[in-house]
Amino acid sequence: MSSMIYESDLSARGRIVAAALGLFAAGGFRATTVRAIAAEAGVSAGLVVHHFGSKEGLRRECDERVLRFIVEKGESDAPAEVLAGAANPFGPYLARMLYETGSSTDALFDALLATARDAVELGIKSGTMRKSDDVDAQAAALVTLGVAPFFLAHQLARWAGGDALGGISRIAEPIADIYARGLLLGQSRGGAGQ
Amino acid sequence: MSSMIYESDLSARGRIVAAALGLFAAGGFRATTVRAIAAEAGVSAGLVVHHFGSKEGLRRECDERVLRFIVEKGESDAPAEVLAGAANPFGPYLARMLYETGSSTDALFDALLATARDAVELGIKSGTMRKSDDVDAQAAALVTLGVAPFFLAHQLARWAGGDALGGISRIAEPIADIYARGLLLGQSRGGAGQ
DNA sequence: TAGGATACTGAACATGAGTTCAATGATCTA
DNA sequence: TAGATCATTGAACTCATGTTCAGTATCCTA
Repeated sequence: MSSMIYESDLSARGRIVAAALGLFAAGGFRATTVRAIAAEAGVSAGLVVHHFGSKEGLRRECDERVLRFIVEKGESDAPAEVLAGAANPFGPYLARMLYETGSSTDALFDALLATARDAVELGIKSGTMRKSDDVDAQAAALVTLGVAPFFLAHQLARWAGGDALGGISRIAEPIADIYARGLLLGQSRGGAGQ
Repeated sequence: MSSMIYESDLSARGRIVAAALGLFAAGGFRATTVRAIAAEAGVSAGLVVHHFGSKEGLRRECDERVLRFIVEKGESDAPAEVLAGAANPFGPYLARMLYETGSSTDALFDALLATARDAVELGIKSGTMRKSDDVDAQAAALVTLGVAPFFLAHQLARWAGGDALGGISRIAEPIADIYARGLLLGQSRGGAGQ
């Protein structure tokens, strides 16, 4: 639908990847048919499998493309920037793909985790982030909460009156507030579990 | 797989619902086949459609069952208890079903939202929760963050060394900490967006 | 007990979707 | 330019899966 992420036009192979990236993000891997991808890219279904071996192969290519984006960005930018930059264009894709398990997606999650861990360590060291007993767990929590809105994109869109981006941006403020100041008041430290 | 949620044994109809509840929670709606449900319940595939009309009908039944659980519990217990009680046995199911859009699932999300809103209002009134400009958005954020760990159950399980519950419980602590005290330090109020 | 409704099965049917394949067109190379 | 490699298509194949259906057993009711 309309403009696709990455590459402006390019070869048929490039168009297929772009179409897959968009359709996977919109509807998930399983729900997206090879024929739909082919149609979106303006090619035949046979060509898709010719280039990528199988639908799963195409998924691997897409995953690697997103992974490379994160890794390369991680070599130059600050971890927090990387996470924000990955969530921005690839948020829906990441949510869909991390949900529907697939071997190639594991690397994606690990990359996000590593980046988040860097961000947490840097944040603690520089004093902008609260110190934690379990840095790994904190990083995992960060990733989990970070992609959460994209999981519920459909429901949030309905809640916000049909606008997909509107729902996510509307809950962004209270979420940011929770990050900044917490949600619960009172001195009780225990009992908040579960 | 072993003991199922709700109803101990019961009729074939009850076993089908129990099996569906479990398999939908484990693998999602689309990925779960009618034959798998039938096998789990020890009946034929034909019986499933005989009782529920279609796979979609069975889903509706499951959704309504979970919805009823939440609503009924909401009439007696405190909202916060309801949310915790719903997340406990039905967390994986809710995550899967809210993700894969279906008309009957909309009611589920709305019920969660309403309950969360009650919880927020009560929390603010009783002084245990920070006041918010947009109570609805805060409720939506609460639901979103609440089910988030279940979306990533698979990845978190891998991260925690294969144990599904282990992963979720391990990030529960940093998440609870974020709720209690926030994550970010410093006086800057802006710039945390995105 | 007779009869109908309901529960239930196993096989068959229809369809959607991933994949294969032979054939054609395009492009590059010696 | 001739041959070869690659890109591309459209139809056909295969398989999984939701659904239908005719038939059988079980149970309730009058």
